[in-house]
Formats: sequence, C-alpha cells, structure tokens
Amino acid sequence: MREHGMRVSTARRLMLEALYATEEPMTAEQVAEGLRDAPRSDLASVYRNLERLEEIGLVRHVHLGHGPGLYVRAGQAPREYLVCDLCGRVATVEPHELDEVRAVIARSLGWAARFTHFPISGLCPECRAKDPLSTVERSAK
Amino acid sequence: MREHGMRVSTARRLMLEALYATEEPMTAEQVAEGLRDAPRSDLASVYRNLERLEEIGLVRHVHLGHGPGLYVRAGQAPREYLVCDLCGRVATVEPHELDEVRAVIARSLGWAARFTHFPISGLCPECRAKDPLSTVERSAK
DNA sequence: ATACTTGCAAATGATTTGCCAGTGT
DNA sequence: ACACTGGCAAATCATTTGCAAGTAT
Repeated sequence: MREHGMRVSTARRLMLEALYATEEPMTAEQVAEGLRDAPRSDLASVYRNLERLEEIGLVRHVHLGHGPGLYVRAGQAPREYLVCDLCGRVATVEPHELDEVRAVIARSLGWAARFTHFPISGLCPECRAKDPLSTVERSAK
Repeated sequence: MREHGMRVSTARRLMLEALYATEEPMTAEQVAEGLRDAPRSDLASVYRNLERLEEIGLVRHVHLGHGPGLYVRAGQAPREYLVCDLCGRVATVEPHELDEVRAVIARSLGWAARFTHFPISGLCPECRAKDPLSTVERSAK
C-alpha cells in the first residue's frame, strides 16, 4: 500500500485480514464485520477502502446475481465463477479449467474472456437434467 | 397477456411498443419515456409491469455493467452479449455464434451456458491488442 | 360490479459524498 | 505539523411496497 502513498491503518489491515482469510467473495457489510471490535466501523469507510484497495490490486469484486457486489482478495490466478439461473448455485473454478473455453472464445470471437467479474451463467448440471427444455427466462434472484 | 389473467392497459401496450421497437437493451427509465405522452407515467408502475411482462416471457433483462438493469424484448433466440472490461464496449451476437463455446462448456463443465443475462466479459479485440499483458483488475464502470 | 392496475408517497437497499475531527508518518 | 483517514450525517440511485383511487372486462 505504502508504495501507492496510502497509509497503513488498522481499519485497512483488518479489512485485508478478513478478505484474505478466505477465498469466499463477501459483501461490503461482511467485510465491515471484521472491524466490529475496532473502536468503530463505518460502511462508508469500508466502501472507500475497498475502492482504494481495488485500485492498487489487492482486492477485486464480482457480481454473482442480483444482490450487492461481492469482494474478494485479488491474486495472481483469480478464481472464476459460474452461477445457475435456476437454483442460484455458484460454482468456483480454477482459471485453468476454463482454458479451453477461453481458447474457443479467442479463436471464434477474438475476445479474451475472463469470468472473474461476471460469471458464466446458465444451468448447472442438476437443473439442466431436471428441467425439460427450460426456456429459462426466469432468473433466480 | 390475456392468457395470464393480465389486462391489456395502454401503459403496458406502450411499454411493449418501446421495447419491441428495438433490439437495444434499455433502462426502466427509458422504457418509461415511452409513456411520457400518456396521462402520466410512473417508474413504480413501469417496474411492476416489467416484472409481470418478464414473468410471462415477453421481456427479459440483462446486466451489462455497473449501471441499472437493462430490459429487452424477449424472443425465441435471444441475443447474447460481450462487454469489454477496459473500454466498456458492448458486443451483441446471435446465439449460434456461441454454439461452439456452449458446446465446450457443456462438455468440460457440464453446464448449459447462456450469455443473455450476464455477458461474457473480458477484453475486446482492440483492447486486447493495445494492452500489454493487462492484469486487468480495473473494470470500466 | 369486481378484480386488476395505476399514481403517489414513502420505504428499502446499496453505495457515494461532504465535512470535520482524528491519526499515521 | 501535514496530509491522509475515519466517523457521522445526509445525499443519491435503483428498485420495491402500501394504499386508495381509477379502469379494463
């Protein structure tokens, strides 16, 4: 952080601790809970800090559905996501599992796809099996 | 609509006219503008109706970035989207253009992917070329 | 006539901004 | 000391809900 002219405050330290303690994406609110012991916490500051930490590449965020944005620790090979439009299930995969998918997209469309910010959405294997031909226009909130 | 016990009001007719006049996804606010001539309009009603129309399959919605949700007319073969994390560009493709991508995802992961609700996000051909190795953690708002 | 619809006001949920006091360096 | 931070209150944006009055059928 220091390299970016940022100070190392307890709040920021605690936030990073919370975020780096797991791979699970969490809401700003959940990150704030990591500060509940500290003198005081405040969502506004948490949002401000999440933004700063994201700018310097220590944190990133994902949109996995209709809820609030989710924050995750950033890393060299960030995990990628899939969400089921029917049951809402979220699957997490290591980037290499999508190498082939990325290759096909690159070849056929010329885009360098990443599913770290928006997930691959569709039907998970279970719902796919259960549901008939599923027009699937209803999305699991 | 009638088949679903819904009444055919002018508001709804106008909303559908606005939505079916283009393939472009639009915000609830933009849909509401289609009613500006009518006696009065109201965003609350527009949202209520968009929800109903979505339930009966005449409308669907997409999330293409950080902004508000976008509504589009629903159809047999709904278009699918790609958005660039850097320049924000949105590309629209016909479903068949993604058949191979879908096939690979189905084979390797077992999911039936659709990019009608969440786009494929990543780097468009241009940004991909310009940007070096782009860690790309900053996403175009 | 009845039930579905709408406008309007107000509530929610998520996130942002302004401002001044607090504190790393 | 000085500039960056944090708390608090209030503003904003997108969307939802309650309710009484309006209107398709």
